[in-house]
Amino acid sequence: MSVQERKERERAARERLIVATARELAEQQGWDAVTTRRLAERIEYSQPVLYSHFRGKREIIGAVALDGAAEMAAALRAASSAADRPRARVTALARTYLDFAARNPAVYDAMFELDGGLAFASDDTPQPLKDAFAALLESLGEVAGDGVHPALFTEVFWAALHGLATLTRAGRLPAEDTEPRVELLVDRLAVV
Amino acid sequence: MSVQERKERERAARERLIVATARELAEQQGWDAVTTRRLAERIEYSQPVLYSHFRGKREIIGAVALDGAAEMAAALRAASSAADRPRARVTALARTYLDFAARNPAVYDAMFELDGGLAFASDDTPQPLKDAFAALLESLGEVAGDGVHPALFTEVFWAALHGLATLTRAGRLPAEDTEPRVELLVDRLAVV
DNA sequence: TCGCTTGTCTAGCGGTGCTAGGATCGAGTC
DNA sequence: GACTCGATCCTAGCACCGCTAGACAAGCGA
Repeated sequence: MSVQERKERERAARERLIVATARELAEQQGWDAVTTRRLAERIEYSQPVLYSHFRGKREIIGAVALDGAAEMAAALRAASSAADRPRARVTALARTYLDFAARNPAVYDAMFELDGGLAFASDDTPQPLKDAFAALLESLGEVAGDGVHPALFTEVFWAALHGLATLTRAGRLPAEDTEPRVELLVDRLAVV
Repeated sequence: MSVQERKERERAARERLIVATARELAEQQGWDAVTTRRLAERIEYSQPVLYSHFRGKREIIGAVALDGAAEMAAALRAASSAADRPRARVTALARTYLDFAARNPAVYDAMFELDGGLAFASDDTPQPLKDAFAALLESLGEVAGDGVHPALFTEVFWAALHGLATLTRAGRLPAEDTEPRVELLVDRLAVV
């Protein structure tokens, strides 16, 4: 059985290599540059190998998105646990969110802009995505205010952050005023 | 000179036909279905004709975006001028914005999700885009609150609407709670 | 050592955006 | 009214895309 185990280990390692390489390539040159040919060349295998791991390019994007979601959830939790008062927690959360989006644009796109074939807001939503939303909910729920459902508040706050992140990166909003925008958002939305 | 004028008229008409057809096709089957071949077939010309009007597919998307921006600006102004008090104006504005995005998803994508090669937030931003932002600013500036720059407030409010619009349509947010989300957003952000 | 499964690669399909170069048509001139 | 010539349009094709069928080789168990 040891032979089979070794093969499975190697296969899993190659799958991680594919996802990591796709992410790297996307961050370097954008998702348009992530073609199956280029990706195959970078991992030093032929194209069809990709299809023995993933159903298609969509699934590869989805895998990068899941990686990113786990990372983002960890970053959000780290940021909010470093602050002790609710107001500071929410501000740190917002800054961290926008920072993550700005520093990992391709991953952010995989999560929220591109079609990675993932289910959202439903029962079979993958765990990392649920967990990322949960990380938001933990810090935002406590500042929702009386009579406002924490999940609803989180959705609205999240949408605002998402809007800022995407519009800024696409050049629809000038990048320099990010900080006052965050402060305005926290001041008005959060009940502290 | 009359012959030349007629030709120019016909040329302009064909250009409008291209844009309208691209928009129609995109709304019917999504932007992925808008290929230069299909578009050419629909307007009953060959592919290269498209390239005598536009530099490429990007510019066609950009043209649809400009059309959409003008339409959206008109819709926003109509909605806010129908309400007399600031609070009602902002609510109507927000509902109209989200409604436009939901009813014209392909046009909304052309404006804010896809690359139409347009300049944003700069001096050479096309007039329709500036005007759409101006329409937002007219209603939102008056509820920015003391000491908050109207443009900054408009940007934040707009980003929130954009986030709600895109996340909802992409299935990232359940669609049924749109109305309470809008109310929460207006309640908290607008100073009335 | 042999047969066979498993894994990988080469080659190719139908599609994409875009363009070079030849055919055609019609306006202006004699 | 015939002719020239430039504008206009189309056919054909390029390089690339995601994806897959089928040939081939490597390594396992008997």
